[in-house]
Amino acid sequence: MPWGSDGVSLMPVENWLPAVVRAAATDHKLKAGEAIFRLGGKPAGLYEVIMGRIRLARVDRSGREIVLHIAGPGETFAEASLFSPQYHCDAIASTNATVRVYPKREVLAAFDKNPKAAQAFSATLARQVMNLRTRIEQRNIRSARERVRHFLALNAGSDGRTVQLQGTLKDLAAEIGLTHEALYRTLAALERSGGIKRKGGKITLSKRL
Amino acid sequence: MPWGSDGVSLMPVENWLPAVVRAAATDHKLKAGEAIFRLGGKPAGLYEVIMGRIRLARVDRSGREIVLHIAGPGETFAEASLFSPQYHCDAIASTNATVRVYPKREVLAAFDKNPKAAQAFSATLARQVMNLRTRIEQRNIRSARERVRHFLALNAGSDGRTVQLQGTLKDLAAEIGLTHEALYRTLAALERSGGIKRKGGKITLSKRL
DNA sequence: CGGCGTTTTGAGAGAGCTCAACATCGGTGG
DNA sequence: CCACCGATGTTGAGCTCTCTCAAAACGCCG
Repeated sequence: MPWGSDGVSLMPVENWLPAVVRAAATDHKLKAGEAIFRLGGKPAGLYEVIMGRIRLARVDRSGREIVLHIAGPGETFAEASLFSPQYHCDAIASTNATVRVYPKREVLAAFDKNPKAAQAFSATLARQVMNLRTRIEQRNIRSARERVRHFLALNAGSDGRTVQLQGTLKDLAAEIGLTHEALYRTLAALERSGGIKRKGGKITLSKRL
Repeated sequence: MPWGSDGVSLMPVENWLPAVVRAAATDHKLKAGEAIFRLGGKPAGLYEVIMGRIRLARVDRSGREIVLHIAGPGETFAEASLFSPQYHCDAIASTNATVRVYPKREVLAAFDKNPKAAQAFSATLARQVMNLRTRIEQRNIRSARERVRHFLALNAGSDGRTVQLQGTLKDLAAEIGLTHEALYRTLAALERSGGIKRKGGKITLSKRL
């Protein structure tokens, strides 16, 4: 997931997880379709996606799978399960994947002994909450044009007018919840009307976008 | 958390926030429609809803209000703003309400000195992340019918077949990102086809929903 | 060169939005 | 007690917009 599930930026694990905990981590390779954990299971720790894509899902009463989230490289998941006696959903590899597990006991011990780490973890979660809320805001925008504008405005670089695309347009379409056709058409229309200019993977915004 | 809740019980503030912080709190009474804080304002602290309902929202370009969350009695909000120099959304009383403010400085000081408090706070945030992810996934569903199904499945009570509505249908429509007309029509259609039964603020699901 | 995925454009249909009218309910004041 | 009023709930009709299906040009890599 090129853009990161939080929409804007991910806080790398190295930035806040103490080295002693990172040293206790183990990696696991998974094949597509394989489960990492199941609802009701006993939480093993904090997970980080190294490679591939992991989907978090539940199965409702009628047997239908409800996808809660799809995590990509660099993302952590099962944060909440650190504080829960059971998993609250299934985690399944959507592609061949590698995940890293930071053992629950070490993570919690680090938080107990090291208020700084605990607070950094809180700040990370708080940032996630903010970013997720931003994404919800984006998903409330019906119009493809406005949704793309919203994305571009939020992802403009330091100059506030340039957006460097990180993956394919098709991936971007999935990220912002449009079909790729709708995204292509919208970008083409914006370019025709002079709202943006495209060159390679870079988009430059005009003032009057 | 009237809507979008995963049904997990709330951790009362009294259980994890040190008495010294609670002693520093102040209560504020608000009338329906009154703002507690606005986007861009300087965070005062951590908020707890004592009575009534508080909605966190932003106003988009076209002037439409986008509800990010609705907080009910016992819930805290503005947690993320503890680590931010500005509020990132508006907080507005949906009903006459009372909120309690725990001053930012005291809260952060408590986290530094008391690992248990910091950890409980992390747990609260982790749960929020879960709920927000659930809502984002819901917004990926285009069909009104499927979106309503998703909501009902995730919010069914302990029997798995009954959903107790906590506010007006109009509020629910905003919560799940539909116009109120679309929601009325969808519920009526589901009822006609035998998928659900409605009585007052309660919805009962048939197995084959 | 040949194959595969991305990018692009076209045409049609379906679904939800918008605008509109009306019913219903609860509270308020004469 | 009833008339009024505002907000919620409900249904109708038309329209716009995106999705879907389809086809073709483009770019990359073996």
